Amino acid sequence: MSHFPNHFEENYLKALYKLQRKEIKKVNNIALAKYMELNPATVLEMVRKMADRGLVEILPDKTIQLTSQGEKKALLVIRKHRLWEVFLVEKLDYSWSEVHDLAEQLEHIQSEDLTNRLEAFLEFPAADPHGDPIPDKNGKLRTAAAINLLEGKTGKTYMVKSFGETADSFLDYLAKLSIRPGTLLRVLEWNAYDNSGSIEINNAIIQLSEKVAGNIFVQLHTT
Amino acid sequence: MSHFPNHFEENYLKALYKLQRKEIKKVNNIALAKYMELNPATVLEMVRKMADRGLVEILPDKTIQLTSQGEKKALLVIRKHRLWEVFLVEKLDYSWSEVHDLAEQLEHIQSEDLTNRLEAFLEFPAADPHGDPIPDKNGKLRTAAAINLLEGKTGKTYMVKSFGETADSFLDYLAKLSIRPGTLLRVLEWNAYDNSGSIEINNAIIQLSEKVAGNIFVQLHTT
DNA sequence: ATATATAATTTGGCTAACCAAATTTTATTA
DNA sequence: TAATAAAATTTGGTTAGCCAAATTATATAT
Ligand SMILES: [Mn+2]
Ligand SMILES: [Mn+2]
Ligand SMILES: [Mn+2]
Ligand SMILES: [Mn+2]
Repeated sequence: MSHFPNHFEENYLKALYKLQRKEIKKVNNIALAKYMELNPATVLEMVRKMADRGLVEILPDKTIQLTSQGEKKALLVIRKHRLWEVFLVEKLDYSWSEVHDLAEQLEHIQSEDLTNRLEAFLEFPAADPHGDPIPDKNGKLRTAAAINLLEGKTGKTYMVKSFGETADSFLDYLAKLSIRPGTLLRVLEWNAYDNSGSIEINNAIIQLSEKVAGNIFVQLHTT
Repeated sequence: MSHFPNHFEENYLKALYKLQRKEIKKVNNIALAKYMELNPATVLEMVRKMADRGLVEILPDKTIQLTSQGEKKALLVIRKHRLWEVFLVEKLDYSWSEVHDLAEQLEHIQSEDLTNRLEAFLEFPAADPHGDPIPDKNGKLRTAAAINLLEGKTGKTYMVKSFGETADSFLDYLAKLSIRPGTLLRVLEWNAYDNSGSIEINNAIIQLSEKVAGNIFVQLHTT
């Protein structure tokens, strides 16, 4: 009987969740192994165990996918991680750049009740010190309210959520720029003269007028 | 490379420290194994490793003894354990009877700095919720001030430390009752009528007058 | 001093999480 | 399509912490 089954499992779950969220590519065994800095044989073995436990599904094309149960568990680990980070910064005066490794230890403490009390003690923070949202006790990540792209901060990446205008001419223009819900936009600069923005999209740089940017609603995107 | 070397080692250290403190008997392999609910072969193996690491000494008569280094480490684990217990009770509103098992997990978090910040955050508590003193950052256990036996609480066990009277008649009387420094006394009841106490000593029950009890100084004894 | 109980130690084995080095698929690309 | 690259899988092996069952050594009691 192993002593720390959860510790390992939780790290695999988190890794899988992180990789999956990038949705750039399907997550395969090699990618997971690389990300976790482990040997592919090791990872394959563990992934199979987790499949038996119903946490993961191995699709016909060998893609590794979290089941809804697995995803929930992953989010509950992330919840713990982020709550502890808040604790470290808010209560123990750590700076936000120091807390990740400590949270990596604390996230494995096993007690739902403790986690919930910690959350209450911290007065239900919405996000961790890095701005990442904290899943609720059911593992639900309530999506942050979308903001106007004009409010986007220089250097940050945002995901397009919706638009504030339905005119065909507007939508056609967006289509021409390949902007649609889900598109990632990085704010490079706001130009003071006309409030237009320099935006990076798919490695290209485009200019958006104030009027256009003001009708694009986005959310902060964290890698 | 094992992932949790400290976790195991710390539990052995703590067990050894606890057993050693009873000082009833020398700690041998069997006793340690029984206390930890492990097989003697397992314990012997580990104890030898810890001897190599300089944490433990195996005396010629096979007694297992913490080295000063080992004792310090044990006390630092106990420090973490008790600080986390204070945190759980003071900040997360747990009752003192619920916190031990959680602290058993939290005591293994590795970060001296975190421990020290936690201590500061809790405003340097002298004792944990069960009244046990908290070692300082050097693993030094400052002995709690002795209290008058009259202040002893019903049900608690105290160790005799010193006396407030040197008259021969007093000391002779104590001798007759087998009370000397180191003796354990359990307060069963304080009798309101004459402030005398019913005290358990070596499985016998004796009565101590207010005058006698008032000249016995004790300290809380924790098993 | 001998029998007997207790403690210490050895031996052989288990499991979980890991790795390196094949080998076998499965994709890509020419 | 044949050659090649990449991914998946298998095989054999390691280590730490654990156990059961022998064996050997040391006490204890008669
Ligand atoms: Mn983090
Ligand atoms: Mn972790
Ligand atoms: Mn405790
Ligand atoms: Mn412990």
